[in-house]
Amino acid sequence: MPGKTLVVVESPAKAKTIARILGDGYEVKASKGHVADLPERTLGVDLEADFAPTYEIKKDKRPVVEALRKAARGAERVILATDPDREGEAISWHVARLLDLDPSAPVRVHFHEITPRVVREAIAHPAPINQNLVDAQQARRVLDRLVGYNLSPLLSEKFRQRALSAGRVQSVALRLIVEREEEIEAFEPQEYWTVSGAFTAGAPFTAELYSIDGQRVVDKNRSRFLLTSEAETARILEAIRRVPEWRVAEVARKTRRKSPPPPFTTSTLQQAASSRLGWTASRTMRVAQRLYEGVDLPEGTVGLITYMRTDSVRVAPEALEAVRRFIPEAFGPAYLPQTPNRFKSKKSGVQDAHEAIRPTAVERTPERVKPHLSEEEYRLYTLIWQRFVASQMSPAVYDQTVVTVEGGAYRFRATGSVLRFDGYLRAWGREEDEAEQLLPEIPEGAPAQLTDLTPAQHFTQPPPRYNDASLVKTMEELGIGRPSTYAPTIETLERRRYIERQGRALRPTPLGREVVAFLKAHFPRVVAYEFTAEMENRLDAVEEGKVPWPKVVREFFEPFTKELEKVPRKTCPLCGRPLELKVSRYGQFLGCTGYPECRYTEPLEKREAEPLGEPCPECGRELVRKHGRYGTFIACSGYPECTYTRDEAPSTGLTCPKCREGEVVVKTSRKGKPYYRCNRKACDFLSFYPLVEERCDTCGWNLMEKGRAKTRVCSNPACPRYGGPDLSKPRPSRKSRATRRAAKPKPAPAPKATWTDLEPFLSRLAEDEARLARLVEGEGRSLKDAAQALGLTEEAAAALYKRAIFKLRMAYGRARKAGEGSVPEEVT
DNA sequence: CAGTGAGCGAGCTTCCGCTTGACTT
Repeated sequence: MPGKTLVVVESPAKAKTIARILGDGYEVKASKGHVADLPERTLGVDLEADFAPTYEIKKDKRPVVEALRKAARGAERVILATDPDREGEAISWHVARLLDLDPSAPVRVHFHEITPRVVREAIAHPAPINQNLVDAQQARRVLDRLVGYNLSPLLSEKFRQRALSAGRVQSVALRLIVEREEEIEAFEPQEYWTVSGAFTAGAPFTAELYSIDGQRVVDKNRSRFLLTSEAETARILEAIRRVPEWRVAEVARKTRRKSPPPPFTTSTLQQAASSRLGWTASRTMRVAQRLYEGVDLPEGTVGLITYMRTDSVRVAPEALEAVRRFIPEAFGPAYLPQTPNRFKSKKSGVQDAHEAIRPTAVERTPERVKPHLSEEEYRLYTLIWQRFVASQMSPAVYDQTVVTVEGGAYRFRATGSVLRFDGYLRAWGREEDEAEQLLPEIPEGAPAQLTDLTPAQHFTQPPPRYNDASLVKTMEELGIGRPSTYAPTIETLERRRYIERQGRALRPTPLGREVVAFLKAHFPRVVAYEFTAEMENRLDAVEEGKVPWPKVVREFFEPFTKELEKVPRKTCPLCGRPLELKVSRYGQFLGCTGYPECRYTEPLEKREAEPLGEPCPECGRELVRKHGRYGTFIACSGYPECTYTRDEAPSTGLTCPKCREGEVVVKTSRKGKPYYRCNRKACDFLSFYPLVEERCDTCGWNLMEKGRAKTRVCSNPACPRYGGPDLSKPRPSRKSRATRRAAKPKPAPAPKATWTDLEPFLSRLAEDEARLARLVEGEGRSLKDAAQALGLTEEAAAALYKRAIFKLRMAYGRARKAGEGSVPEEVT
């Protein structure tokens, strides 16, 4: 089809809409976000060459790029219409590169709204890609990479735990949560008292003690108090009771107007869904995504809301007109303000690529679409619809009355508030804490009688823990994170076990607190609350073309490198060089930076074996408690020479009825259920019901108590009185593949390897390992002696020796298995 | 309704930001 134009946007849903608007002659395709990025596995930034980044096609976007390439080949021209912001500009730039387009040619258009008028207008005026905007994005991307990929492995190393992480956004979010917890812990509740008085002035009413001698009892910020003890309050109560005359000093009436809130952004949507529905940020976004992508209605599949990742409160003129037509019809003319309500985005960092979150058609009321929605879709759509309609309605109007009663130095105050016109609340509803209070008609200047006094004790409350809503709100205020990352960031903190949920509250774990303490001590700039704002200022300079982007990165990176160097590292016990985090196919470990000259390693999550002071029944050496994949167990400290192990399980105190040697112990199954087993490895006695002392009349084995009725049945599967499950057929085990493979060949009892057997494999070892092995095993020198000869501490030599012998045995064992005795050639 | 396990190791799992599906359980 000749003369077609390919238009590239980010979202597939948007692509559909725009395709409908542009009609024939256009093919609209979605990039589905970024298509190229820094490589995941390496830094991808050349520190020697002005931070030159290496980009590659994102793994999951290969098909997307292929489809774009194919479409571009068949098109006469290509228009890049990704979102009109910094990231969108970068996406266009990457797409241009991948499609061999000239970025300085007029290939780029910006759709600020998805309405026919605006889209057609925009597409008629393409411009070159704005390289300054792209460069700002590159600076942002590279900086985040440098921070994240340097700090994360450092944390794993420091805390000896796998897969820890740190970053410009997540670490500051974590810091907020940690510091709030510290505030709560340091909080000392302050006692204060209030006094209410029952008065009559024609009619009865209640008023609160407001001031004494002109001084407020509770100050405006609710942080300073006049009455702080019971004794003091009692004294004041006495004095108040002695006041001879009370008078209604003032009756102030005024009307108070409360304006509607703006329509939703991502952040405020998450906040409202959290407080009104109790949802997490992630759940809210998941449901919103479905509403956006489209729901099956009788008239077809329709996207019910505008895009849900936005920081703007802007509303398209068409939508504004529609809602202004809708409001008087639905609620009456009084609910429509004369002129449309206008809202300003309060933060300066707003990128305004999308509109506010609103229904795509206000006529689709929640009730009308309810039959086609799931319960949670309906609830969220209702929230979005109500908020949008409310945002263009009239203010609510309250009649407020403040009555002041005066006697001597004391003033009491009663406040009445009555909703006179509900305005936008008709759509949005009232907040729960908004209670109405009615006051009777009270004439100003009238005498009043005090009939009763009631003191009340209070304590100031610590600040509340963050929840999804308040954390997202604070992050937005600090400019940390973006609409697309608020929810994923919280999830990351949870996944790393930095925080935990307690109901809706977010609490730091001890690990989270330690990580923050470490980062504050060594990288104060990175975790400073202002860091992102400062970065954004510098990025603005890049966008204005005033500063080259590598300069901005360098300004940050140079001091950062110094901070990195100052962090104390663990040192190698063999050569003294620093250890660092390494990765093998088994996972992460600590290895010497002197590799390959020094081959020292140690496991990352090192768990010391715990001596038990009990001899091994097989070799007499001490038993230790070790940690394995499936929990703790008891093993001989002579491993690998002695392979004795047994389970650490509480004993029932009963001798095994089968072998009459071991004890029956209680073990816990993988599913957490108890079962009973002989503690001797060689014995396979097994019962799934609790054993009792009573013996079976037929065979003499112990009976067991079966089921809730505790029926006593025999535990011997061969006995006619046996009452357990069928154990004759072994169930298919769910072992890992590795274990299964290892279990298959019957392990032939290997003769103990001699030095002659082992010596041929010395070349497999590191030099120092080989020398040590030769000295001890070959020449029969003591470990102490050998350590001295090699200039090692005894401890280091012991570790090295253990490793050396093990390696030799393994190599020998493998060779035996492979060639049955013949020594194979060198394999490395 | 169970059965194990440790050591080793030298590449991979960590950043923020943009956007949707997809191995099967």
